[in-house]
Amino acid sequence: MVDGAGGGEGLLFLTDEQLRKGIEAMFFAYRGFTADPDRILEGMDYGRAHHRAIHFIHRSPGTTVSNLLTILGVTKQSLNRVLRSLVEDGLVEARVGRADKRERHLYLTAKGAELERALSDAQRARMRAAYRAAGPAAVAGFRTVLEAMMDPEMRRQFQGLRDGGA
Amino acid sequence: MVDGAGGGEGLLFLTDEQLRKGIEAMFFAYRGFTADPDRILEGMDYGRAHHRAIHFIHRSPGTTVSNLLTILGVTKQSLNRVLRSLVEDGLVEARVGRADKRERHLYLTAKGAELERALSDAQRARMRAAYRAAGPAAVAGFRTVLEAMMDPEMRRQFQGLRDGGA
DNA sequence: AATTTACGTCAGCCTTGTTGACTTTCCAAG
DNA sequence: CTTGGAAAGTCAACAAGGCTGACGTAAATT
Repeated sequence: MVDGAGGGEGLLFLTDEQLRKGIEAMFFAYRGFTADPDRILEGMDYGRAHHRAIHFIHRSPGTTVSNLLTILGVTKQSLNRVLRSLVEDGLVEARVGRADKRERHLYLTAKGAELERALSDAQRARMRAAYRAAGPAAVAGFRTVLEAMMDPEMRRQFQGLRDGGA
Repeated sequence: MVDGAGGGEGLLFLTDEQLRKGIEAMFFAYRGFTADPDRILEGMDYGRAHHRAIHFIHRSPGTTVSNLLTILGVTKQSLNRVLRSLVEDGLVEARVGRADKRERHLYLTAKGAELERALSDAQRARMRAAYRAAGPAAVAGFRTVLEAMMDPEMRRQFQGLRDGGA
Protein backbone atom coordinates (compact mmCIF):
# COMPACT_ATOMS: atom_id res chain seq x y z
CA MET A 1 0.00 0.00 0.00
CA VAL A 2 1.59 3.18 -1.14
CA ASP A 3 -0.76 5.58 0.57
CA GLY A 4 -2.33 5.77 3.98
CA ALA A 5 -5.35 3.56 3.47
CA GLY A 6 -3.86 0.79 5.52
CA GLY A 7 -2.68 2.89 8.42
CA GLY A 8 -4.27 2.64 11.81
CA GLU A 9 -5.62 6.19 11.83
CA GLY A 10 -9.04 6.64 13.29
CA LEU A 11 -11.57 7.95 10.81
CA LEU A 12 -10.37 10.72 8.57
CA PHE A 13 -8.94 8.74 5.71
CA LEU A 14 -11.86 9.64 3.50
CA THR A 15 -10.29 12.35 1.41
CA ASP A 16 -11.60 12.93 -2.09
CA GLU A 17 -8.30 11.60 -3.33
CA GLN A 18 -8.70 8.35 -1.41
CA LEU A 19 -12.21 7.96 -2.72
CA ARG A 20 -11.15 8.66 -6.29
CA LYS A 21 -8.55 5.94 -6.04
CA GLY A 22 -11.19 3.55 -4.82
CA ILE A 23 -13.39 4.48 -7.75
CA GLU A 24 -10.63 3.90 -10.27
CA ALA A 25 -9.64 0.66 -8.60
CA MET A 26 -13.21 -0.57 -9.11
CA PHE A 27 -13.07 0.43 -12.76
CA PHE A 28 -9.79 -1.29 -13.56
CA ALA A 29 -10.52 -4.34 -11.44
CA TYR A 30 -13.89 -4.91 -13.04
CA ARG A 31 -12.20 -4.96 -16.41
CA GLY A 32 -9.90 -7.70 -15.21
CA PHE A 33 -12.79 -9.48 -13.63
CA THR A 34 -14.66 -9.84 -16.93
CA ALA A 35 -11.65 -10.25 -19.19
CA ASP A 36 -11.24 -14.04 -19.02
CA PRO A 37 -14.84 -15.05 -19.66
CA ASP A 38 -15.02 -12.43 -22.40
CA ARG A 39 -12.06 -14.04 -24.09
CA ILE A 40 -13.74 -17.45 -23.99
CA LEU A 41 -17.03 -16.08 -25.26
CA GLU A 42 -15.57 -14.15 -28.15
CA GLY A 43 -15.85 -16.17 -31.29
CA MET A 44 -18.94 -17.94 -30.02
CA ASP A 45 -22.23 -16.23 -30.69
CA TYR A 46 -22.43 -15.31 -27.03
CA GLY A 47 -21.48 -12.37 -24.88
CA ARG A 48 -21.44 -11.19 -21.31
CA ALA A 49 -25.21 -11.22 -21.11
CA HIS A 50 -25.26 -14.94 -21.87
CA HIS A 51 -22.61 -15.54 -19.26
CA ARG A 52 -24.68 -13.83 -16.61
CA ALA A 53 -27.79 -15.81 -17.46
CA ILE A 54 -25.89 -19.08 -17.44
CA HIS A 55 -24.26 -18.24 -14.13
CA PHE A 56 -27.48 -17.54 -12.31
CA ILE A 57 -29.35 -20.48 -13.82
CA HIS A 58 -26.50 -22.70 -12.68
CA ARG A 59 -26.61 -21.44 -9.14
CA SER A 60 -30.42 -21.57 -8.88
CA PRO A 61 -31.64 -24.40 -11.11
CA GLY A 62 -35.37 -24.25 -11.79
CA THR A 63 -35.52 -20.51 -11.29
CA THR A 64 -38.14 -18.67 -13.32
CA VAL A 65 -37.66 -15.97 -15.91
CA SER A 66 -39.07 -13.42 -13.47
CA ASN A 67 -36.58 -14.36 -10.79
CA LEU A 68 -33.78 -13.96 -13.24
CA LEU A 69 -35.17 -10.60 -14.32
CA THR A 70 -34.99 -9.29 -10.77
CA ILE A 71 -31.47 -10.55 -10.19
CA LEU A 72 -30.05 -9.34 -13.50
CA GLY A 73 -31.85 -6.02 -13.47
CA VAL A 74 -32.67 -5.89 -17.17
CA THR A 75 -35.95 -5.84 -19.05
CA LYS A 76 -37.64 -9.12 -19.82
CA GLN A 77 -37.38 -8.40 -23.52
CA SER A 78 -33.64 -8.09 -23.23
CA LEU A 79 -33.31 -11.25 -21.19
CA ASN A 80 -35.63 -13.08 -23.53
CA ARG A 81 -33.37 -12.59 -26.51
CA VAL A 82 -30.49 -14.13 -24.60
CA LEU A 83 -32.58 -16.97 -23.23
CA ARG A 84 -34.03 -17.77 -26.62
CA SER A 85 -30.65 -18.33 -28.19
CA LEU A 86 -29.48 -20.41 -25.26
CA VAL A 87 -32.57 -22.61 -25.51
CA GLU A 88 -32.28 -22.91 -29.29
CA ASP A 89 -28.66 -23.94 -28.98
CA GLY A 90 -29.51 -26.52 -26.37
CA LEU A 91 -27.65 -24.99 -23.45
CA VAL A 92 -30.71 -24.19 -21.38
CA GLU A 93 -33.97 -26.05 -20.96
CA ALA A 94 -37.16 -24.09 -20.18
CA ARG A 95 -39.84 -26.26 -18.61
CA VAL A 96 -43.39 -25.00 -18.33
CA GLY A 97 -44.35 -24.77 -14.67
CA ARG A 98 -46.78 -27.45 -13.50
CA ALA A 99 -48.27 -25.33 -10.74
CA ASP A 100 -48.42 -22.17 -12.82
CA LYS A 101 -48.25 -22.77 -16.54
CA ARG A 102 -47.27 -19.19 -17.24
CA GLU A 103 -43.91 -19.74 -15.65
CA ARG A 104 -40.84 -21.23 -17.32
CA HIS A 105 -38.43 -23.03 -15.04
CA LEU A 106 -34.88 -22.82 -16.29
CA TYR A 107 -32.23 -25.52 -16.16
CA LEU A 108 -28.80 -25.96 -17.73
CA THR A 109 -28.42 -28.93 -20.03
CA ALA A 110 -25.23 -31.00 -19.95
CA LYS A 111 -23.89 -28.82 -22.72
CA GLY A 112 -24.88 -25.67 -20.84
CA ALA A 113 -23.22 -26.93 -17.67
CA GLU A 114 -20.08 -27.57 -19.64
CA LEU A 115 -19.87 -23.98 -20.85
CA GLU A 116 -20.72 -22.72 -17.38
CA ARG A 117 -17.80 -24.65 -16.00
CA ALA A 118 -15.37 -23.32 -18.58
CA LEU A 119 -16.45 -19.76 -17.87
CA SER A 120 -16.46 -19.96 -14.12
CA ASP A 121 -13.21 -21.90 -14.02
CA ALA A 122 -11.55 -19.00 -15.79
CA GLN A 123 -13.13 -16.40 -13.56
CA ARG A 124 -12.47 -18.36 -10.40
CA ALA A 125 -8.83 -18.80 -11.32
CA ARG A 126 -8.33 -15.06 -11.36
CA MET A 127 -10.32 -14.61 -8.18
CA ARG A 128 -8.34 -17.34 -6.47
CA ALA A 129 -5.04 -15.75 -7.48
CA ALA A 130 -6.17 -12.37 -6.21
CA TYR A 131 -7.43 -13.84 -2.93
CA ARG A 132 -4.23 -15.76 -2.42
CA ALA A 133 -2.07 -12.75 -3.13
CA ALA A 134 -4.08 -10.54 -0.80
CA GLY A 135 -4.62 -12.90 2.11
CA PRO A 136 -7.65 -13.77 4.25
CA ALA A 137 -7.92 -10.49 6.13
CA ALA A 138 -7.90 -8.47 2.90
CA VAL A 139 -10.53 -10.79 1.44
CA ALA A 140 -12.82 -10.20 4.38
CA GLY A 141 -12.43 -6.45 3.94
CA PHE A 142 -13.00 -6.74 0.22
CA ARG A 143 -16.30 -8.51 0.75
CA THR A 144 -17.40 -6.10 3.45
CA VAL A 145 -16.85 -3.03 1.31
CA LEU A 146 -18.50 -4.59 -1.74
CA GLU A 147 -21.60 -5.42 0.25
CA ALA A 148 -21.74 -1.91 1.63
CA MET A 149 -21.55 -0.56 -1.91
CA MET A 150 -24.59 -2.42 -3.23
CA ASP A 151 -28.06 -0.93 -3.40
CA PRO A 152 -30.00 -2.16 -0.37
CA GLU A 153 -32.31 -4.17 -2.59
CA MET A 154 -29.44 -5.92 -4.33
CA ARG A 155 -27.73 -6.51 -1.01
CA ARG A 156 -30.81 -8.37 0.16
CA GLN A 157 -30.78 -10.38 -3.05
CA PHE A 158 -27.13 -11.17 -2.57
CA GLN A 159 -27.39 -12.14 1.06
CA GLY A 160 -30.55 -14.10 0.44
CA LEU A 161 -28.96 -16.05 -2.37
CA ARG A 162 -26.00 -16.95 -0.20
CA ASP A 163 -28.20 -19.14 1.95
CA GLY A 164 -29.20 -20.89 -1.19
CA GLY A 165 -32.67 -19.85 -2.28
CA ALA A 166 -34.32 -20.38 -5.63
CA MET B 1 -19.04 -12.00 7.74
CA VAL B 2 -21.32 -14.95 7.67
CA ASP B 3 -18.83 -17.47 6.41
CA GLY B 4 -15.27 -18.23 7.29
CA ALA B 5 -13.43 -15.81 5.04
CA GLY B 6 -12.46 -13.59 7.92
CA GLY B 7 -11.30 -16.30 10.25
CA GLY B 8 -7.68 -16.75 11.14
CA GLU B 9 -7.31 -20.06 9.34
CA GLY B 10 -4.16 -20.52 7.38
CA LEU B 11 -4.76 -20.92 3.67
CA LEU B 12 -7.63 -23.15 2.70
CA PHE B 13 -10.49 -20.71 2.62
CA LEU B 14 -10.56 -20.77 -1.16
CA THR B 15 -13.46 -23.07 -1.78
CA ASP B 16 -15.36 -22.75 -5.04
CA GLU B 17 -18.29 -21.52 -2.99
CA GLN B 18 -16.22 -18.75 -1.45
CA LEU B 19 -14.97 -17.73 -4.84
CA ARG B 20 -18.43 -17.76 -6.34
CA LYS B 21 -19.63 -15.42 -3.63
CA GLY B 22 -16.77 -13.08 -4.39
CA ILE B 23 -17.70 -13.15 -8.06
CA GLU B 24 -21.33 -12.32 -7.36
CA ALA B 25 -20.35 -9.62 -4.90
CA MET B 26 -18.34 -7.96 -7.67
CA PHE B 27 -21.30 -8.16 -10.00
CA PHE B 28 -23.83 -6.64 -7.61
CA ALA B 29 -21.42 -4.06 -6.23
CA TYR B 30 -20.45 -2.82 -9.67
CA ARG B 31 -24.09 -2.22 -10.42
CA GLY B 32 -24.38 -0.03 -7.36
CA PHE B 33 -21.13 1.64 -8.24
CA THR B 34 -22.42 2.88 -11.60
CA ALA B 35 -26.03 3.46 -10.59
CA ASP B 36 -25.79 7.06 -9.36
CA PRO B 37 -23.86 8.56 -12.29
CA ASP B 38 -26.09 6.61 -14.67
CA ARG B 39 -29.12 8.23 -13.11
CA ILE B 40 -27.64 11.70 -13.58
CA LEU B 41 -26.63 11.00 -17.17
CA GLU B 42 -29.95 9.58 -18.26
CA GLY B 43 -31.96 12.26 -19.96
CA MET B 44 -28.84 14.05 -21.14
CA ASP B 45 -27.42 12.89 -24.44
CA TYR B 46 -24.61 11.22 -22.53
CA GLY B 47 -23.88 7.80 -21.13
CA ARG B 48 -21.32 5.86 -19.19
CA ALA B 49 -18.78 6.25 -21.98
CA HIS B 50 -18.91 10.03 -21.65
CA HIS B 51 -18.57 9.75 -17.91
CA ARG B 52 -15.40 7.71 -18.23
CA ALA B 53 -13.85 10.18 -20.67
CA ILE B 54 -14.73 13.13 -18.45
CA HIS B 55 -13.36 11.40 -15.38
CA PHE B 56 -9.97 10.70 -16.85
CA ILE B 57 -9.63 14.09 -18.50
CA HIS B 58 -10.39 15.67 -15.15
CA ARG B 59 -7.77 13.63 -13.31
CA SER B 60 -5.11 14.14 -15.96
CA PRO B 61 -5.72 17.52 -17.59
CA GLY B 62 -3.83 17.94 -20.83
CA THR B 63 -3.73 14.22 -21.50
CA THR B 64 -3.69 13.21 -25.15
CA VAL B 65 -6.17 11.16 -27.12
CA SER B 66 -3.67 8.28 -27.24
CA ASN B 67 -3.27 8.26 -23.47
CA LEU B 68 -6.99 8.15 -23.03
CA LEU B 69 -7.24 5.31 -25.54
CA THR B 70 -4.80 3.22 -23.52
CA ILE B 71 -6.49 3.90 -20.21
CA LEU B 72 -10.02 3.33 -21.41
CA GLY B 73 -9.18 0.31 -23.54
CA VAL B 74 -11.47 1.15 -26.45
CA THR B 75 -10.86 1.88 -30.12
CA LYS B 76 -10.16 5.39 -31.31
CA GLN B 77 -13.32 5.33 -33.41
CA SER B 78 -15.34 4.59 -30.33
CA LEU B 79 -13.62 7.20 -28.20
CA ASN B 80 -13.79 9.74 -31.01
CA ARG B 81 -17.55 9.58 -31.16
CA VAL B 82 -17.71 10.41 -27.47
CA LEU B 83 -15.04 13.10 -27.59
CA ARG B 84 -16.57 14.79 -30.60
CA SER B 85 -19.90 15.30 -28.86
CA LEU B 86 -18.19 16.55 -25.70
CA VAL B 87 -16.16 19.08 -27.67
CA GLU B 88 -19.16 20.18 -29.72
CA ASP B 89 -21.18 20.71 -26.56
CA GLY B 90 -18.39 22.72 -25.00
CA LEU B 91 -17.56 20.38 -22.14
CA VAL B 92 -14.08 19.50 -23.36
CA GLU B 93 -11.45 21.57 -25.09
CA ALA B 94 -8.92 19.92 -27.41
CA ARG B 95 -5.78 22.02 -27.82
CA VAL B 96 -3.22 21.23 -30.49
CA GLY B 97 0.08 20.32 -28.86
CA ARG B 98 2.79 22.95 -29.09
CA ALA B 99 5.69 20.50 -28.83
CA ASP B 100 4.09 17.93 -31.09
CA LYS B 101 1.36 19.44 -33.19
CA ARG B 102 -0.12 16.07 -34.06
CA GLU B 103 -1.30 15.63 -30.51
CA ARG B 104 -4.51 17.01 -29.02
CA HIS B 105 -4.34 17.87 -25.35
CA LEU B 106 -7.65 17.53 -23.61
CA TYR B 107 -9.06 19.79 -20.91
CA LEU B 108 -12.41 20.18 -19.25
CA THR B 109 -14.09 23.54 -19.72
CA ALA B 110 -15.88 25.17 -16.79
CA LYS B 111 -19.05 23.52 -17.99
CA GLY B 112 -17.32 20.17 -18.27
CA ALA B 113 -15.85 20.51 -14.81
CA GLU B 114 -19.31 21.23 -13.49
CA LEU B 115 -20.70 17.98 -14.87
CA GLU B 116 -17.65 16.10 -13.67
CA ARG B 117 -18.28 17.37 -10.18
CA ALA B 118 -21.92 16.38 -10.22
CA LEU B 119 -21.04 12.87 -11.38
CA SER B 120 -18.17 12.26 -9.03
CA ASP B 121 -19.96 13.77 -6.08
CA ALA B 122 -22.65 11.16 -6.53
CA GLN B 123 -20.18 8.34 -6.93
CA ARG B 124 -17.99 9.49 -4.07
CA ALA B 125 -20.97 9.78 -1.76
CA ARG B 126 -21.69 6.08 -2.22
CA MET B 127 -18.04 5.18 -1.88
CA ARG B 128 -17.73 7.25 1.25
CA ALA B 129 -20.76 5.61 2.81
CA ALA B 130 -19.40 2.16 2.01
CA TYR B 131 -15.96 3.01 3.35
CA ARG B 132 -17.41 4.45 6.52
CA ALA B 133 -19.63 1.45 7.08
CA ALA B 134 -16.80 -1.00 6.49
CA GLY B 135 -13.99 0.72 8.38
CA PRO B 136 -10.34 1.41 7.55
CA ALA B 137 -9.08 -2.16 7.79
CA ALA B 138 -11.75 -3.42 5.39
CA VAL B 139 -10.96 -0.59 2.99
CA ALA B 140 -7.31 -1.55 2.90
CA GLY B 141 -8.27 -5.14 2.14
CA PHE B 142 -10.70 -4.01 -0.51
CA ARG B 143 -8.02 -2.06 -2.32
CA THR B 144 -5.51 -4.85 -2.02
CA VAL B 145 -7.80 -7.44 -3.58
CA LEU B 146 -8.91 -5.09 -6.35
CA GLU B 147 -5.34 -4.40 -7.32
CA ALA B 148 -4.55 -8.08 -7.36
CA MET B 149 -7.50 -8.64 -9.65
CA MET B 150 -6.37 -6.24 -12.38
CA ASP B 151 -4.45 -7.29 -15.45
CA PRO B 152 -0.76 -6.53 -14.82
CA GLU B 153 -0.76 -3.87 -17.49
CA MET B 154 -3.75 -2.11 -16.00
CA ARG B 155 -2.26 -2.41 -12.53
CA ARG B 156 0.77 -0.55 -13.77
CA GLN B 157 -1.48 2.09 -15.25
CA PHE B 158 -3.36 2.38 -12.01
CA GLN B 159 -0.34 2.55 -9.78
CA GLY B 160 1.44 4.90 -12.13
CA LEU B 161 -1.48 7.25 -12.20
CA ARG B 162 -1.63 7.32 -8.42
CA ASP B 163 1.67 9.13 -8.21
CA GLY B 164 0.18 11.82 -10.31
CA GLY B 165 0.90 11.78 -13.81
CA ALA B 166 0.10 12.90 -17.29
C1' DA C 1 12.13 11.63 -49.75
C1' DA C 2 9.99 7.93 -47.54
C1' DT C 3 8.03 6.07 -43.55
C1' DT C 4 5.80 6.24 -39.28
C1' DT C 5 2.87 8.35 -35.86
C1' DA C 6 -1.27 10.76 -34.03
C1' DC C 7 -5.50 11.87 -35.01
C1' DG C 8 -10.01 12.24 -37.45
C1' DT C 9 -13.76 10.24 -40.17
C1' DC C 10 -16.94 7.37 -43.02
C1' DA C 11 -19.31 3.07 -43.35
C1' DG C 12 -21.11 -0.97 -41.57
C1' DC C 13 -21.71 -4.58 -38.16
C1' DC C 14 -22.75 -6.76 -33.42
C1' DT C 15 -24.24 -7.02 -28.63
C1' DT C 16 -27.21 -5.61 -25.38
C1' DG C 17 -29.88 -2.38 -23.53
C1' DT C 18 -34.66 0.10 -24.29
C1' DT C 19 -40.11 0.75 -25.28
C1' DG C 20 -44.44 -0.73 -27.33
C1' DA C 21 -47.77 -4.05 -28.58
C1' DC C 22 -49.42 -8.65 -28.19
C1' DT C 23 -50.70 -13.66 -26.37
C1' DT C 24 -51.50 -16.95 -22.87
C1' DT C 25 -52.52 -18.03 -18.35
C1' DC C 26 -54.14 -17.27 -13.77
C1' DC C 27 -57.08 -15.44 -10.37
C1' DA C 28 -60.53 -12.83 -8.20
C1' DA C 29 -64.90 -10.08 -8.24
C1' DG C 30 -69.28 -9.74 -9.88
C1' DC D 1 -69.70 -18.83 -14.73
C1' DT D 2 -67.95 -15.09 -16.78
C1' DT D 3 -65.25 -11.26 -17.20
C1' DG D 4 -61.58 -8.20 -16.43
C1' DG D 5 -57.15 -7.33 -14.70
C1' DA D 6 -52.53 -8.78 -13.60
C1' DA D 7 -48.59 -11.58 -14.48
C1' DA D 8 -45.39 -14.28 -17.54
C1' DG D 9 -43.52 -14.51 -21.70
C1' DT D 10 -42.82 -13.35 -26.89
C1' DC D 11 -42.08 -10.48 -31.18
C1' DA D 12 -40.64 -6.10 -33.41
C1' DA D 13 -38.20 -2.03 -33.79
C1' DC D 14 -34.91 1.24 -32.12
C1' DA D 15 -30.61 3.35 -29.64
C1' DA D 16 -26.10 3.32 -27.34
C1' DG D 17 -21.74 2.05 -27.62
C1' DG D 18 -18.60 -1.41 -28.55
C1' DC D 19 -15.95 -3.34 -32.96
C1' DT D 20 -13.30 -3.71 -37.77
C1' DG D 21 -11.79 -1.87 -42.12
C1' DA D 22 -10.42 1.72 -45.17
C1' DC D 23 -8.90 6.19 -45.99
C1' DG D 24 -7.08 11.12 -45.30
C1' DT D 25 -3.98 14.59 -43.37
C1' DA D 26 -0.51 16.76 -40.87
C1' DA D 27 3.63 16.35 -38.36
C1' DA D 28 7.60 13.92 -36.90
C1' DT D 29 11.31 10.78 -37.76
C1' DT D 30 14.64 8.28 -40.35
